[in-house]
Amino acid sequence: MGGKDHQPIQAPEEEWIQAVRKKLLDWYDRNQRDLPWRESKDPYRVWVSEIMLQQTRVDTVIPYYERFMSLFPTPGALAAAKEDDVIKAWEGLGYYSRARNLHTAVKEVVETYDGVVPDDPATVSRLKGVGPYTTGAILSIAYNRPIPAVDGNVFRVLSRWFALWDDVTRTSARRKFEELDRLLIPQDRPGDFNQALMELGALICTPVSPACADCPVQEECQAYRDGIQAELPVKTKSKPPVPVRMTFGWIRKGPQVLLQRRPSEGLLGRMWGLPTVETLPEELVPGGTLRDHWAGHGLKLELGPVVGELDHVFSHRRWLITLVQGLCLAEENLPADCAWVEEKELEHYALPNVYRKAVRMALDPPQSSHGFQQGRLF
DNA sequence: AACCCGTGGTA
DNA sequence: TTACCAAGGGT
Repeated sequence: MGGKDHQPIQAPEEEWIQAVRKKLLDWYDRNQRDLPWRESKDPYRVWVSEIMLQQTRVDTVIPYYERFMSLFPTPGALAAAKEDDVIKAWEGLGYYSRARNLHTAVKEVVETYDGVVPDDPATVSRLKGVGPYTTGAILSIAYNRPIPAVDGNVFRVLSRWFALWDDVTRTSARRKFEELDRLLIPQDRPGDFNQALMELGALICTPVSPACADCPVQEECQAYRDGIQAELPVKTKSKPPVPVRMTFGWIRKGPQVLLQRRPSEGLLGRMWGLPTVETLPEELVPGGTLRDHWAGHGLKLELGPVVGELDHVFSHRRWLITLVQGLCLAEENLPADCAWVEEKELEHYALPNVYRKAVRMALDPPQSSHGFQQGRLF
């Protein structure tokens, strides 16, 4: 179309830029939140916080960050840790490949860069799990380098300030917003400026009903002048998660419960969980056998009653889960990806929340579950 | 470019 | 209940 959504950035007047910088930084100095990762500018601490904050709320991250930093206070400590311990510290945060990539990248920093996070954007951006945003965040906050860090907040704030109609979900938008950020970012306080943009987006320039009355740069906001705050930023709607029927097994052998490691690729890859099959619950009637579903695993299982149902939504998939009890009748050889675990030992395994919820349900079954048969057979 | 990868809060 | 979304990155 060639509408104004693809117009090149028109550089603002230098005087205007100076004024906006001062207003935003003054506001940030007075209103920034007291967050644990702001206690120092240690590049490692900044790095860990930025990885945890990817697609994750500040309030959710805080307790994880505190725990993670006391477990792994330095790059050396994290590099020396076992992967299972790192994943355990990440348990419940989601997007578990973030933890594995961070672990891999920190080991590389320890081995290749003597434990010092490189002060160079090209080198940092090559580390696993560090993309364009995180590169800019680490370099600007920890090393005072004037490099853009465009996240969802910055997309929102800048699209409103300058009334930009670019679809921010498209790759081309990132380059444009980074160029704009580059024009605005001050040489003396680049890290504070980037954080101020994000803080403004988090506290004032919110996605829904922004607090324009309290905004330090209201006078400079084109969207506010035009009354179009609610229309920006433009984002392509994401597809709803695809529903999938799943069955979890709560399989007992005496005091033990069966756990299974998930396949290395795909959703919850390599995480521990209850034995899981993608199947219709009708095939798993009480008294039936699960042997067909775990054929070749050397286990002979008999199904018990349905414990209950769970509805768990991931970013692109939705599991409609039936939790069934089972009994191990015979075991020839335990599959390599399976383990018998005492109930009290379950807490030592890193289980994604969907499995934690199922374990909770198995240990404390609902009294009524949509008319399903209930009670513990075994 | 399109799709994949978790979870919890909120309207 | 659905829909959106929160300091994104990998493939």
